[in-house]
Amino acid sequence: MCNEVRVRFAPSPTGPFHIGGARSALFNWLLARKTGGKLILRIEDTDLERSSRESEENIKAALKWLGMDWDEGVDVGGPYGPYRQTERLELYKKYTDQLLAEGKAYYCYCTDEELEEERQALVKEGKMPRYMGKCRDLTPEQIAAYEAEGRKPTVRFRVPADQQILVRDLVRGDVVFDSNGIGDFVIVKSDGIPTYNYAVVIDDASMHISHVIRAEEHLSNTPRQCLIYDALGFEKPVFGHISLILGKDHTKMSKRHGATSVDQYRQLGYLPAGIDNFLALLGWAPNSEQELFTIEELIQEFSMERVAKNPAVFDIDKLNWINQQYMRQLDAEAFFEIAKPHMIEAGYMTGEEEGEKLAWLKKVVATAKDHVAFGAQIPACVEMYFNDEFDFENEEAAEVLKAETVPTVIGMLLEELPKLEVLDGAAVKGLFKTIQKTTKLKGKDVFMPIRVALTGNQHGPELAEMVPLLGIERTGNRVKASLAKAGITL
RNA sequence: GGCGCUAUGGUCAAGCGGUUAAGACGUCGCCCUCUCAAGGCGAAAUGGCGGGUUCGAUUCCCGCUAGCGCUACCA
Repeated sequence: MCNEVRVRFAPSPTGPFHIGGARSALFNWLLARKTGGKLILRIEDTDLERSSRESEENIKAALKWLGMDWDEGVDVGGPYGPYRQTERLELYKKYTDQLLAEGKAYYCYCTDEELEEERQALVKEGKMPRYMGKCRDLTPEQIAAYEAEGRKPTVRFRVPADQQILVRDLVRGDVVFDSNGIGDFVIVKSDGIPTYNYAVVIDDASMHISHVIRAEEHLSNTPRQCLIYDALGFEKPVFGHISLILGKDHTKMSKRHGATSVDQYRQLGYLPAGIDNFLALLGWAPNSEQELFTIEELIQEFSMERVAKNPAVFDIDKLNWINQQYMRQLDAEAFFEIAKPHMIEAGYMTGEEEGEKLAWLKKVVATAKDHVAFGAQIPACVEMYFNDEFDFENEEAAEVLKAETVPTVIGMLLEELPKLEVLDGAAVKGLFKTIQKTTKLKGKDVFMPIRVALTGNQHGPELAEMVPLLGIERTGNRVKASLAKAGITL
């Protein structure tokens, strides 16, 4: 083949699309785009029990959402299809027959029970539990007997003894394995479906994959695959095993660590650009101090040479920070679209609004823009615009209203507010300044009582931003209600 | 148990024999400010442990330890 870079992403459609899978996909995609090569999307669905079309669709949707596309593979086709393993059974069979004929593989009639027994016995002796080759040299008579019993055989690969297997790995360097540590492994299950370690070789070879970039968990399986490459006379690709993504407790990411699937992050209102940026920085570092990268910049900067060997802990705080940077870059319209599903879920809008009401919602949502890391945080951030009935957050807040000067301040506010010609931030700010000047009070003594009376809280967005959005009437009502609750009379 | 990979601050990490050991997230402090957030400034690591090689090691080698992975008719 030529020197074209051909990489692949080959997920198993067996559940939610994991964030670690997304990172593998991203590295492959970046490498393909960087080099002008091709990315192939292949579906490894040989686990009939757990694979589902729904899961495959979910993976493809997630990849697209993250901004990744593929040049060959399911849906788009290509010269080396089909791209779903269950649709390539004939191809595998052809090679299996060849291996069988050459004596490089053999039928194994052992049952699960027999295998388990053998394993237990070995463990008891303190030996390595592995298949000892019981069916390696069955006579035709024995085979006939098993067949007569109705036993369905698996096909095992005959692992040669005393062989040093070299795996050339882009990120780990050369790794050597001893074939004596590998038992004859199953390449075709009793139902005729090939196993992962077998199908992956035939597929990668027949699809002319030049670089196999995948998660580190596959490194120990690679010598098995190399054996098959050799047995079939295939040329081996270059491997690149990228480290695993760990949870906060340094164990493999699982549900216990919070959201682990791409879809969950999408639903929480994270941005694809944020996820991509974060994932790229997990196990890869640029040759600069830059932290924020557009997808184009990632393509520009990416290189396998700068991929780290050590496993990386998934740090949600960093993801949040990165995503927040992208949230802030959004224009008002895009931000509102992100907010919408969460606002609807919170019951703050229906999605049917139009005209003035919609315009008001947009303004309200816009106030959250610089303050949230992801979409799901938006409702809590604008909660005070929707809840006129509130309690003081604590005793301290209630205490603020007991100050001597409060009636004067609030009184002035209630009197002057309706007189404003235009109700906007500048006007409200001006009014506050006037109150401050006439009462000769410190800013805090003016703002804090108003804030507490208006929201019940001592914290929150800028008052000058809130009042215009609340309007004169609601501002008045809320303030009066709070004073009454605190037992203050004007 | 065997084999393999990995090991720089809480986290992501730069560094590829001689550096004041970058930068970012997070944390803490200060400034700004009605508050929170944002923003600005600043603080905190002697490099898992023990040997070796070298004039000199975080950087190279070995051992130990730890974490993870593989050892499936799961991928």
